[in-house]
This record gives sequence, structure tokens and C-alpha cells, in this order.
Amino acid sequence: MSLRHALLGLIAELDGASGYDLLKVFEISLGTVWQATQSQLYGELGKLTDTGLIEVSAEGPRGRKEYAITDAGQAELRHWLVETEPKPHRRDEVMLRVFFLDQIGPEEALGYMDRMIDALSGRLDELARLEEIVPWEEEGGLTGNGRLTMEYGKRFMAMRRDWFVWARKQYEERRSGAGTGG
Amino acid sequence: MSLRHALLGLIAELDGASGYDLLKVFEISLGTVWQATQSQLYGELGKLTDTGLIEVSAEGPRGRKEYAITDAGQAELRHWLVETEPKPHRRDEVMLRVFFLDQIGPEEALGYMDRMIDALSGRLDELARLEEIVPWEEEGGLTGNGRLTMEYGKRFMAMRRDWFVWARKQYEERRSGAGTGG
DNA sequence: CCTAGACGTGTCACATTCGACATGTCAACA
DNA sequence: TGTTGACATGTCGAATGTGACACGTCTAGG
Repeated sequence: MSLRHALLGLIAELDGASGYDLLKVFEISLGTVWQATQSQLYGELGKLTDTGLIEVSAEGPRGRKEYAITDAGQAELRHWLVETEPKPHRRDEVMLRVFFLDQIGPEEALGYMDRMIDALSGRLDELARLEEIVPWEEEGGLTGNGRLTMEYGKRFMAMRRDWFVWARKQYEERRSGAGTGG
Repeated sequence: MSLRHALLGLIAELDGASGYDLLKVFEISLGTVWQATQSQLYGELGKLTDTGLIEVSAEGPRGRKEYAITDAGQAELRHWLVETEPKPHRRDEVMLRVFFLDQIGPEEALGYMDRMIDALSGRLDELARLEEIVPWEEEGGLTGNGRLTMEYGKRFMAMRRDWFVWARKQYEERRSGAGTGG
């Protein structure tokens, strides 16, 4: 269960963040690699506080609670980072559909691939635009890792787009091959 | 919820498959894009049968049940494939850790990246070996899509490995830059 | 005959996740 | 003064997923 560790890491980096702040980070910055809903987040903050891995370091207006990581939390974060191995948890709906593309007509299958190629190209454009806007040299915050993640995002989208272009070509070749041959 | 549709698609392609057979497919062939545990799978087969999307087409030795897709199931599968859009559900523990690599010492951070590079290289070797062994020209089954998935797996692993190599270099440059500069 | 191992189905308790709902505060502006 | 919208925290039920357990059958080989 990594939401716990995502929160722990975030609180360690962003000192004095509230649940609301953290939610924004999940939406914007961390969202590429890990997602969390609001109810999940507040629930987990409660559990982490109960377990003593984080603590409420200050309270602000509107019931705002600012969190800080405790020594126990730091130890747990470190343990997770250096002593446990990540297990890839593969679950990809886009690729799952590709698996069953035989089940629908060729027009629709090609349509699906075209839509995916368009969507991925769009995402790549967005990323390129975003990269120009973001103030990379700014102090504090996650921009160091943000840059790495941004590059990963770009490579990932490009790889997928290129694969779809290739798969589409394969599909058409198989199709025309079966048509003229046999 | 895509497990339902993964099963539906599989039963449509592999006629007369049992739960046990399907489990093998998840372990070997489909595992790259979608995972399922045994308890999940049998549970879902029961639900699909109750809903009338699949039916038990034959019973074999050892209580074996063979499943077939019904017209309603075919319609549902088709609906899912052509009329709904996949929502990417990003959750990647390996990349999540990268986000928090600042939290540990440089030796350990570089160690993590090296381990990832090794692991990915290993996976790529495995895939190359597997590709030579698999009888691609065989009739029936998933080899058509298997080939697409195989290529995707190769590109995905290679992309990640290359990214880690790049990120490692970035990390070292930032480190020595901060050390000699400033 | 016995037994190991593949084949085969199923349940149960627990944890995690999701989406919707409920509640309230503070600042800005008409 | 009223109201809009960002800030802010929380609960609840239902769906999903995980790992362990429980049970029974058929085949090959010692």
C-alpha cells in the first residue's frame, strides 16, 4: 500500500502542508505516477496521525491542519525507500482493449487506434507547452523531481504513440495480406 | 471495472475455456496489461454467469466448467470496446519512489536506480528469449495480439531502462555541479 | 498401492479504493 | 447585506482487490 508512503514523502518534502494542499499536489504534480481521492487522503492522514508517523504541527484558519513528519515517519519512509522492492502492478485499460480488437470490425479497430494516437499526440503537446511555462529554476518544492517526471511523461507518451502507429500498420498489413492471399 | 470485460473478451476469443484455463492466460499472456487473482476470477465468473453475459457451455472432469459468451455478453463487450473511453488509471510504484529519492542519501539513490536498470535489462533479456521460443505461426489462440503485446512490452521496458540511465546521469551531474559550484 | 503434482472450483476475512454526501469558514465583491 | 467561490475537513456505503484456506479429482511413476 503506497498511498501511505506517497503522503509520508510529500509531507517530508513540503513541510507544513495541509490535507487540502496535499490534494492539490496529487491532482497536479504527483498525478502522473500516483492518484488519490479526497476521501482516501483524509482517511490516510488520520491513520498516519494515529500511528504516530506524522503529527499536526500547526492549526490554521478554517480548521486547517498542517502536518509534519515524525522521526518514526522518517524511519518508515526511509525503510520503504531503501529496504523494500517495488512490485509492478500492471493494469492498463488502453492496452487491454488492444487485446480484444479482433472482436470488432476493422473500421472500428482502426478508429480506436487513431483516437489513441490523437489523444497521445495531444498529451505530448500539452506537456511541451507545460514545460515552457513551468519556472524550473525556482527554489523549494518539487521542481527537481518534477523535471525527471516530466521527461518520463514525455518519453512514455511518445513510446505509446509510436507503438500505436506501428501496431496500426501491422494491423493493416495483416488485413490486406489476408485479403489478397489465402 | 475492467476485469469483467477482460474475462468477457477472453471467453469470446478462447471458446470453451475453464476458470483454470483463464487463470493461466492472466498469468502468462494477459499479465502484462491486466492482473487478476484466482479468487477474483472465480468470483467474477459467477457474477457474469448470474447476469447472463456468459454461460456454462460444457462440464468436464474434475468439476471443470467450460464457458461461452452469450449474445448479451457479446453486446456488452462490443459496447465496452467501441462506445466507452478508457480512463488511464496511473499508479506506478517504481516512479513514485523516484519522486522521493531526495529523501535518502546519494549512494542509496544511485543504488536504487542501478537496481532498476539491472531489473529492466533482465526483463528485456527474458522477453527476447521468450520471443524466440514462442511458436508465432500457430493457429488459434492469442498469438496475433500476443505479438503486439510482446512488442509493447519490449518498448516499454526499453523506454524505462533508458529513462533510468538518463535520470541517473542527471542526478550525478546535479550532484557534482552542486559540489564544485555554489 | 501410494503419492506427488497438475488440474479444478470455491469461500472468507480483511484492506483498499471510489464516489457521493455533509458540513462549515473566510475573503471578495456587488 | 447577501452570495459566490476557494479553502478545508470529514463520513459512509458499495465495489474491488488480496491472500489464505478448504476441498476434491485425475494421471504418471515409483
